[in-house]
Amino acid sequence: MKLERRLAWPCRDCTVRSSSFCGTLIDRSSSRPPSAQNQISQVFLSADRHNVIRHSGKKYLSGPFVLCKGWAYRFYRFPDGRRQILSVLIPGDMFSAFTLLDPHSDFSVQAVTDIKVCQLGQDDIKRELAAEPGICDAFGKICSIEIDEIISTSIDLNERDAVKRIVGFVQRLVKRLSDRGIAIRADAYPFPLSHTDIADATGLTPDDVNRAIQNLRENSIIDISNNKIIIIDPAKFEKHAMVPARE
Amino acid sequence: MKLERRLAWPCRDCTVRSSSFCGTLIDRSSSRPPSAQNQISQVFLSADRHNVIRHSGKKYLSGPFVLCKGWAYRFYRFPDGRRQILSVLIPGDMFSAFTLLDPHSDFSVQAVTDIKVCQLGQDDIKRELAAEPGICDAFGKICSIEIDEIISTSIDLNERDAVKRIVGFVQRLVKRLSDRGIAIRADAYPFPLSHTDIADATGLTPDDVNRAIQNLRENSIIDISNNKIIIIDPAKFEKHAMVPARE
DNA sequence: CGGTCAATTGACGAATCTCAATCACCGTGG
DNA sequence: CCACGGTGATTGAGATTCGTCAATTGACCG
Repeated sequence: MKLERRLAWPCRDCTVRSSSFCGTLIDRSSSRPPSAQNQISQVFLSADRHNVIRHSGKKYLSGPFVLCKGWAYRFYRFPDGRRQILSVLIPGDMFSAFTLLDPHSDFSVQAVTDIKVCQLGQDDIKRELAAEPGICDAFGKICSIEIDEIISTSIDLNERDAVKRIVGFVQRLVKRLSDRGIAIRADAYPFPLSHTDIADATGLTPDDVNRAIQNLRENSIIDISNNKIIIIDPAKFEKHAMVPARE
Repeated sequence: MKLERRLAWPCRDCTVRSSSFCGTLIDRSSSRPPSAQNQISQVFLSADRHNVIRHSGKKYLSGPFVLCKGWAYRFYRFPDGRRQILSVLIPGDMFSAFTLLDPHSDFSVQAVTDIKVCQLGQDDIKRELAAEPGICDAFGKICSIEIDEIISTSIDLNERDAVKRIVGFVQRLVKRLSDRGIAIRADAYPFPLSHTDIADATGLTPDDVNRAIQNLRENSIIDISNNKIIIIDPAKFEKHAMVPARE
């Protein structure tokens, strides 16, 4: 992994600055008079697609990171070789917010595309959290999104039907892309994940992911191919969701 | 649900006081000179077994709670009537720690046995978190345990084998019981969950839970019956775990 | 002594996994 | 420029596991 120790590099031109936690962090703390006291230390790194940039159990890259550019995912690997993808990371995502609550949190991270990441100073963030209530609220929000993602994944895995698992997974991902302004058109988004990736996230086999995606394509709901997803029928797509009912 | 608004009631004799977050909270804040400034407001409530004491989507019982006595679980209900149990609550558990980070977090809670719960003042806890670093660390720890539980559940649901799902679920539960000193003997713990409860937590049918439990009993690994669990062969029990490997 | 609920069991069908083979694409090296 | 090798997508057939359904049993309660 290449290391580029530049202090104020790409944030100026960051496309997700306004919609990510790290944007809030940087903009808030720079709204006060700059001093040594409110700098957030940043180290920028880049990695090629398919590289594992963080291995669970190894501490050489600790602390909170932000994905600046490209796609990646957090995952666990099992003794038998299978993986469980915990969350797909898109530009602006922190991995993981919980690192701040629990320094021992443990997972691997692999690049899907070529990526650029930024390591943030853990103590600097904690200082800002204590000093700025607005940042504290923003932190609570990204924690809540992360928990929601895990719980929803849990619920999807419980849901037996392969097609619905994939629809749920894709829906949450598309919503996050949309919230962060990452889109090709109103109904089309980048989608660099392979069938194997989707399989590891949904607990299916790549074979079945393929069959389910074809099913969705034949039924004119969504089309995932050529590194992008097209929402053919938004109404049908929404309806396929498995939402918990109010008790 | 009956309401018993007594201020310093059962905490004096609480059996899990030393091993729970709320014990830490109460003991820490009372180590300072008592004043109106560092009281934690408490409201005690009791409910009968099988009662739903909190409905997702309804706000009449908001804020963080602690389960003082008995068993319960947090869950979602689906439109088709099935439930997903998010976590089993045992005495000393807070539901949920994340309520503090995300006031909109939303779930239902149902009593398994007759229970007693305690509603804590949200603002009081936040005040203590800011004032006492020790409490802040303890809070990070229970958050981390809660996240771990959700992630492990997710991983178990990905695991296709019914027996292993149940072993994973039971293992984590037994570890939490053990950590909190809730045991009948060294190898036996209370276990008031029905097969249906286990099914809703593991994503199986009650039928299959039954078959899996019998399998485990016939293989002399664990025996779940009569509201208790006996670890027949701790070594075999441990080995059945599905632990993520180090990458 | 009915009535309800949970546990149990068996038979059957449906969904998914496994395995194997083929195809399509892409970057590499000759 | 093209053959080659690797990866991912695709497809088919068969095995396995789990869910569904129906019926029985046993425990507990009023």
